[in-house]
Amino acid sequence: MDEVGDRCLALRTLSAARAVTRRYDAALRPTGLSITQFTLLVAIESLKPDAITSLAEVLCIERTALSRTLRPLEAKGLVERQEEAVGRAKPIRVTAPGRRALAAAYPLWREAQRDTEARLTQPHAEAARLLYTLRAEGPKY
Amino acid sequence: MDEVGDRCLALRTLSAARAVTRRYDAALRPTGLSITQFTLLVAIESLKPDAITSLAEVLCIERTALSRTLRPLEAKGLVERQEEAVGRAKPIRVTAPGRRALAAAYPLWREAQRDTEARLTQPHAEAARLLYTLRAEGPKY
DNA sequence: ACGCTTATAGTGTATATGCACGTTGCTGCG
DNA sequence: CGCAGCAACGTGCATATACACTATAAGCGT
Repeated sequence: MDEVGDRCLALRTLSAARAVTRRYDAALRPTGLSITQFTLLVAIESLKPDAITSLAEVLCIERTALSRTLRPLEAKGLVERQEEAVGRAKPIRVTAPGRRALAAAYPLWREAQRDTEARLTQPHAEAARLLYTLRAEGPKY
Repeated sequence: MDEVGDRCLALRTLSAARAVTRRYDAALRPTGLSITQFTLLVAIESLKPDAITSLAEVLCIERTALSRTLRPLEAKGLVERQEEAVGRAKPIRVTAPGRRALAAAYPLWREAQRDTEARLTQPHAEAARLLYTLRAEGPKY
């Protein structure tokens, strides 16, 4: 079964994710944000999602997992859920402190990004394509 | 900061890992093993590690995290730690039931592997190289 | 023999993730 | 109108992951 260690794309992708996450997390440490939280903040600020469901689809994360991942950010007051909405859906927004945290973290993210891109032995576009392909959920993409 | 959503390798790698993991996990569901547990079993059976530390390095996982990830496998009796060893180090071994579980899961893994490879828009070797590069810890690799 | 250093492992605490399941508000159909 | 069904959300439970810290065993130098 050496095949598994050699070729398994889950093993390789997970290992890569662990290593990459650690590097970005280390870079962002001074800000108190994890890379997961940082990218989540960016996504919310950019998409201004009307429902957690749509955000989950974009990030390719299970909806209920996202619900919980948001909690530390809510607790820190960096995002807020808006109850007043159209019935069931609860829009999500980055707060003013959240935007300040983003601005503070951005330069550190750029450093980590530069360092990680520098490791690539192939063009960034190739890497992006591969990761996007792996990310795709089903035949619909 | 659209740059983050477009280029961040942590975001892309994590998203890919989530999607890929879900597919392999779904395929292995009948066996009661997650893909993480399956690949862990394979690695242990193949490496027969004398210490948890060496296994953690190979898998690019934090040692104390690995310690905990092993617990469900120990609880199910699929692996065992050997106390009698050379002092501090505790070798890890797959048990007979563990080997049976591996044999049962292998065909299901192969299906998931085939399906996932079929999604790749570039040669498997290219994908492997990229993921390996991202996985690398530091300059030593 | 005693203590310093190193190697090996585990715990406390927090976040991240997913599935099965339950809840609640709309919406349309009979 | 009333209920069936769907859409959106949360909880319970389990696993996965990391960092800071602690504990203990070996080995070594004096």
